[in-house]
Amino acid sequence: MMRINKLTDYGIVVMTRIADMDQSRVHTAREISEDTRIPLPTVTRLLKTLSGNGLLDSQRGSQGGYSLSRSSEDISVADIIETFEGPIALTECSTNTCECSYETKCSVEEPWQKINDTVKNALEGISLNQMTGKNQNEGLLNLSMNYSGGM
Amino acid sequence: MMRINKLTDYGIVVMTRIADMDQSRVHTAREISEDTRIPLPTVTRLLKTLSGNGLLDSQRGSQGGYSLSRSSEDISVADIIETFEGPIALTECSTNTCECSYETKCSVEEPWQKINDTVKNALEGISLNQMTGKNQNEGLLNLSMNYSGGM
DNA sequence: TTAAATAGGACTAATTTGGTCCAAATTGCC
DNA sequence: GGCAATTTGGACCAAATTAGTCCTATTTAA
Repeated sequence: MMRINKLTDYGIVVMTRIADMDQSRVHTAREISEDTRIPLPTVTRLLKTLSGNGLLDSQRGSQGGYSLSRSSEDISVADIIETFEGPIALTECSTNTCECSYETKCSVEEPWQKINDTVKNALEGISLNQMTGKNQNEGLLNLSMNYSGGM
Repeated sequence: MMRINKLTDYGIVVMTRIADMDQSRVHTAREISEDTRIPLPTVTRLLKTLSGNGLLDSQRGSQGGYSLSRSSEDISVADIIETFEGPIALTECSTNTCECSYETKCSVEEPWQKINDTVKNALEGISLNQMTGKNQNEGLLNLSMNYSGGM
């Protein structure tokens, strides 16, 4: 139903959780797993992906763990989604490398680009900080308002 | 990659095609299939779904076929997506019947609602008419502009 | 040296999706 | 009345994707 993947969803949960934690130290996969109740093997994989894509810093070895690579204000929901799902593109036609098999398809390409940009902007506009409890709802309210809905 | 389903994509293509056709008569599944080059069985299924959900009117029997149930200005991309995929909801938490299994998950519920509303508004703002060749790009350009991106 | 971590990747099961097909019901026309 | 052209409804299967687990290697602090 036009969902983001479960793993992406978990990824956002995990990132939000880390953003809510003590920023002065790193956090282990085990700690995050116990905290979120997401099974350890899955959390492990999420963290690896997030760190591999530069959203988390990792420290190996004993006393190692993960921490945000930048301030939670500077990480957007779009960043996390793209980490797990690649570029935000609702249809294949929205990407540059469109090779439509059906002839009428490309007539809708241009509008789709616009639609995608809108969705992407919306997701880029939500920072991780806004997802945390700390900052509940502030600065978020104007989001759906600013979009000038119907035309 | 945060895609809408292929069938939904086809559904939009089919609807766009019908909107581009002669509105004074109905169009058969075969006609639309030949026109879009989407295989007949698939087109058949798409049309059934679209008609079942009230986006198309159908006329059975010989000389029967499908036509738009309302003006192409009054059908949105969101209407079509919801026909195939149900309510627009990027995560389960976005729906009302959220039963999160993981404890921190629901802390992000409120922000997700906002995100979804934004996406939904964007998709509701695009009419079928704007997808057709007739009306290429007019009235669509201001869409991504009006959204006040970063915050 | 050892224990505690992350890194990388392979693997499988479950779920979803795409696509096809068949039988039934409806309707116009000869 | 019967035939042909349609839509309707639902079942079905194959393919693709996703979720989740596990194993082994590497790194690092104590």
